[in-house]
Amino acid sequence: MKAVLFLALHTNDNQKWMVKDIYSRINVPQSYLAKILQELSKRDVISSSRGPKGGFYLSEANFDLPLIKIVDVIDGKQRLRSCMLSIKECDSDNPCALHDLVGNTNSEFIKRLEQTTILDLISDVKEGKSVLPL
Amino acid sequence: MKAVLFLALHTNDNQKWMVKDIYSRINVPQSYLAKILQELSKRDVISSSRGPKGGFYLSEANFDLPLIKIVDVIDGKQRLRSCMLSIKECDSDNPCALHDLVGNTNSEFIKRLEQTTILDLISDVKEGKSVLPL
DNA sequence: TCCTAAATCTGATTAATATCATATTTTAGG
DNA sequence: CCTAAAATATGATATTAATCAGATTTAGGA
Repeated sequence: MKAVLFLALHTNDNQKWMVKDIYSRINVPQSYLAKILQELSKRDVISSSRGPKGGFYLSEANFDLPLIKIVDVIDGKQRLRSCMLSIKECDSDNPCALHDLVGNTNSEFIKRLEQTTILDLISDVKEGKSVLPL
Repeated sequence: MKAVLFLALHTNDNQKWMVKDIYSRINVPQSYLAKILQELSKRDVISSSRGPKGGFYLSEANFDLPLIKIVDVIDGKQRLRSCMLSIKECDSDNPCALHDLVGNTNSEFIKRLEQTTILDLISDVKEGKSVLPL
């Protein structure tokens, strides 16, 4: 998430970012960042190009992706969506003891991740409404 | 959480529960359950007595504990309460890019964990409003 | 008082995740 | 077409969390 937001904030038409120039700026270990970015790239959350002048960046399409996409790619779709007591048959018809307590607030959270795009977030940052890492 | 809810539902004045009689009923590995219950007991979330006729159970006081206590003991207080981007200075005055998106829904979640007691949850179960494990 | 059944304590093992290292592929530029 | 710079792929190591095993303490009952 930090890496994507970093790219969102610093990508421009003629600049791509290499792992070695990002990791220290967002306090993430270099090798771990590399693996994460490669995964995100493979799953089309971010973009990349190889070779000299290459690096990671966000395409127009990437900017419009909802944040949930990042979460789903990194953590898997079930992480946010499965029963907190890991009960298989848990749903609104057959709610576990925690279903309602967790459910409302959790689905609200998911909804926000679905409705908010990367672009939305960095717009806030650029308008000074929020701040980013380091 | 599953174990505590199990105890809440099955504790009565003259019955205590041993690890070996619980673990298979809630689908949790025996050794792991033992360690968890011991930790919960040490931190006064649940009660226990040693020796023959001993076991784990909930005292009156335990029943009135808010769910947040379980989470805090097992996961540590920071787990639910620290910045999602792990930014040290992140707060409402200096919000990170995700602060508002996460914050509202997260503090609502925490509030519910603080306001709901173990007793509340199992009352629902006993009234048939929700179901429990297996 | 002794035996046994239980939790407790401690350290070891296993599994999962994070991190590292390095060889391979791709591509811009000479 | 060659070279160097970048991502990519793959496997190894390190760290953390989950699980196991066994020795120790406590308490009930004969």
